[in-house]
Amino acid sequence: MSKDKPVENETGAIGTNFMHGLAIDAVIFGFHDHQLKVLLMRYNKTGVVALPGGFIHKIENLNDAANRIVSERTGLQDIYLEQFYVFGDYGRSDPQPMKDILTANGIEHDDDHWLLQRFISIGYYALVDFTKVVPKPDTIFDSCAWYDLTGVPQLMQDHNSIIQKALESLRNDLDNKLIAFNLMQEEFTLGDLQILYETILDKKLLRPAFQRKILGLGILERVAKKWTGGAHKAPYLYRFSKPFL
Amino acid sequence: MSKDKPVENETGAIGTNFMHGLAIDAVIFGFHDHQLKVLLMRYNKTGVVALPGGFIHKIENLNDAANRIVSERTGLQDIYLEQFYVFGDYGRSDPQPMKDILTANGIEHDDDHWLLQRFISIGYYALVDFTKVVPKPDTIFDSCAWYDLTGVPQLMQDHNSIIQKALESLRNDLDNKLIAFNLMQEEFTLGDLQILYETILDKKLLRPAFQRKILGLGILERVAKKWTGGAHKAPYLYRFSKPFL
DNA sequence: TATTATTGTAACATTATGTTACAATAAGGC
DNA sequence: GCCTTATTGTAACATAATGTTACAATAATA
Repeated sequence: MSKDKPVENETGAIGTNFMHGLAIDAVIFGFHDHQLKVLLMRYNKTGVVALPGGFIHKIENLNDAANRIVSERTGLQDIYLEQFYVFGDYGRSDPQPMKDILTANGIEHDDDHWLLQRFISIGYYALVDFTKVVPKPDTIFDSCAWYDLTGVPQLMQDHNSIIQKALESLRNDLDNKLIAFNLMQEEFTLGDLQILYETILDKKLLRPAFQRKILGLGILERVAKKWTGGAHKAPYLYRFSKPFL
Repeated sequence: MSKDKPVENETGAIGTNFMHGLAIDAVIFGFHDHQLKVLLMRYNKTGVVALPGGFIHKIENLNDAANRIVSERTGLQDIYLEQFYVFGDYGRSDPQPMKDILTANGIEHDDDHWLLQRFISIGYYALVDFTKVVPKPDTIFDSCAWYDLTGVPQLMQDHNSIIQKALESLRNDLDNKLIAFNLMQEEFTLGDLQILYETILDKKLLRPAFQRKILGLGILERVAKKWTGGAHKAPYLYRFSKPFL
């Protein structure tokens, strides 16, 4: 089919064997301590904060690239990913932050280096189990950490609006696609799940209706033991039933 | 911002001032005679049929490009467009049909011409008033015509699955986004509208429930005159009320 | 003028969702 | 140990949305 051979994983340097003008930006959602979190990259020298992202190898499927990119930042496999929008306005990229970073990394570049040209960004959102993630910086950004969704700082380029759009998509998908559990640990109480829903949708839900609806889906199974620790009746623990996963 | 000047509309030839590796494919839906239709391009010499598509100027917004592309094929302005998915598998493009077309158009090319390389395609669907469209071929395909959705032939590359995905998106959006009227003429009966819904969703709906729901949305207004022509009670004509449009 | 097909809408049935209420109970304080 | 507290599981009822049946109204045709 092609004369090219598969490219090795280019973790040590900014490779050149990528499609130009195209990038993937990932909004990686986690949930912890009653808060939605996003994983963000920071270039400490200039303080630039950005979404984790990456490029597409010339012989790599788009979804595979998204998987690889999120995998590299989280250390996880089999990640729930949803492609939600393409950000393609001319002028959305300010080349200056990238220029600074290239300079700081000692990478030779003139003004028409492909990394400084216009990019069209394909937005993916990922839902991960916060407790399982081991954030890893990349070659460009020297830190990688969780931020409360409500406390996201000013980001590079249009990344703030990418997060906004990802959140909207997540809200829409929540009822249709039954994906919230990707943000939970294996076992949880209905109360936990309700708090997650309330946090994502940013509104209070009535407990009886929520429980009836969720249990009515028939995708949860009770675990033998109950949760204990609170000064009140112990709630059941649930997990998602095997045939559903 | 940039030294480049805006590019003239390149209708006479396949220009070079486009982003490489990126394309837009448009699924243009119409509705006529109780059938959903899609506008398709055909290269008569080899019989290749494909979705209308195009490229993105280096200084053009993505949505503007989609608008331009659909505008050029339909002759319409202010088109309802929805970006629905990006098709980015490696190996989705078979370069041969394009090679034949370039040759037939007398365009010099070797095997690594950018038009023969891998493309990532951004899928848009458009909803248009069938009766208003004047299909126009482009420089590559010498015919442009409506096809019944149920009678779409084998298309170039993965265009059949692009149509499939567009249809799924349209079905999902139908209830949420209230967009069906983009496929109707200005005035129509509730019966017409119901047939459209039934055709899109591919299932029968019960008339009283459908009418109650649609009228309950409060976005229709009755037109003074009624429709006549059938040997039965004349139905009211409706149009979408101004404040809604 | 009767027939036919289809419309507009009422009425009722069923299901889904919103809301109130209350007994059950794990942990902590006394 | 026993009472208090907070929260759970679930029943019961209220309201809203949707599914279904029924029927009078009427434009064209014979």
